[in-house]
Amino acid sequence: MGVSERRIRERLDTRQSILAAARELFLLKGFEATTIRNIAEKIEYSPSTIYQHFKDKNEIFYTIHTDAFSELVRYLNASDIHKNPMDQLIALGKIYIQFALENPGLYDLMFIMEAPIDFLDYLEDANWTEGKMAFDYLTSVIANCIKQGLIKETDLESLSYLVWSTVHGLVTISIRKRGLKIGLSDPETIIQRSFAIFSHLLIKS
Amino acid sequence: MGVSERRIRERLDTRQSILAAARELFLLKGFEATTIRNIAEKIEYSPSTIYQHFKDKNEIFYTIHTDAFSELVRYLNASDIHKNPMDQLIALGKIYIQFALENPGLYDLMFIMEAPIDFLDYLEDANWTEGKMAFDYLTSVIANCIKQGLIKETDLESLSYLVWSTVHGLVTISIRKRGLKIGLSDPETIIQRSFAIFSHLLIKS
DNA sequence: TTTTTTATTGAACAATGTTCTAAAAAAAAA
DNA sequence: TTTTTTTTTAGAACATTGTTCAATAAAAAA
Repeated sequence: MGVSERRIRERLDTRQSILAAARELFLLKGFEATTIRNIAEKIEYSPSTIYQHFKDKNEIFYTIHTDAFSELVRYLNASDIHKNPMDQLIALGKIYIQFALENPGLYDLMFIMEAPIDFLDYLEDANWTEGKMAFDYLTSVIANCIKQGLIKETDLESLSYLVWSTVHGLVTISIRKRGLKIGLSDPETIIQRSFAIFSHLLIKS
Repeated sequence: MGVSERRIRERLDTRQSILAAARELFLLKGFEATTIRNIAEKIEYSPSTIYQHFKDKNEIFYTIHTDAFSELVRYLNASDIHKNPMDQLIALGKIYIQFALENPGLYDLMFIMEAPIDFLDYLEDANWTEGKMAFDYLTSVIANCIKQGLIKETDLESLSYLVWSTVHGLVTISIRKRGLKIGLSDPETIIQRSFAIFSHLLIKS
């Protein structure tokens, strides 16, 4: 009797549809502005049903948060094609920026959004391995650059953190619209231009 | 008859006490988590009174936002003591980081927080000169560095944006607690260590 | 003192996240 | 097939939110 199997499958489908709807709304209107009733309406269920699948609104956030990191890691893996670690590092930065600009809502949710109160518990509990994996990957590529003498720097950890912070800062200002009114000559390309300068600084170091 | 003068003064006092209370609560609990009723209770007035001084909750946000930029500019001016523009640039970065870490709630509100819907209108209307002034100041210091041959870079605007993005990225990851679970050896000093590396990259360029 | 203006409030509104109880549907047992 | 049990779903209800508005209190002007 595949009855219970089917029921489990159906339950999972509902769960997935909740996540899909929530995600679409979060990215469209933001976390706070999205209501449980919005999500419920979108999946054609009552609000109460959502609480059968998720403890509260935060748990929906956490789930999407974790999934998003899997996607980022998938993006970053595309840098594998480069043999030269310096090329790979620069590709990594470009991909990271691309991901953020193509998925501003998702990036926001992953790195910028004010995390719910029990966010730290979630980081503790849930294996925040995806985030750590991404950072460790970056670190290993930079380590290769140093090993091959392409970058002269001893403090590997600080340099990795600097690289991450820099690309993060570049995309964050844009996503949160803080760089609009400072009179840039070409706001569309400022991120790429700045990242190019950063790359040159690294290469020449 | 100084009657109307006194009344104006009293009105301004109330307004200021609203701002002070709102600010304290915003920095303590965040914008969303702070309620109008919270603010009202703190100043011992009814919620309705607040609407006599501010159109809505967003307008309180805008006012504090503008004031905060004045404070940042005050902080940054302390870099004046350096004659060498490179020293001044590095001081500028350190002061910026210091401001952000000493006033994380304020920095959040200024640069990270999800801005209310009509934020762009506000940037348009309100002279967001403070933000632009700060950026222009940074740009002028970097221009001096280039002029004196301390930095070899032609694209001034992109470099300025890069410098801003970098320090912004450094403090943002910390403030939004996204760098906690990546296994850093010393999270307390990572910002300073990374900024030191960035400084060296600039100096050697 | 009376009138007019200003300041302040309390009640009310719709919308929010969430809970709880009852109903409906489905599955299992008889 | 009928009855019982379990699961799924919904609807009403709660406290809390930002905000409005008519009524009241206070102050100033006449």
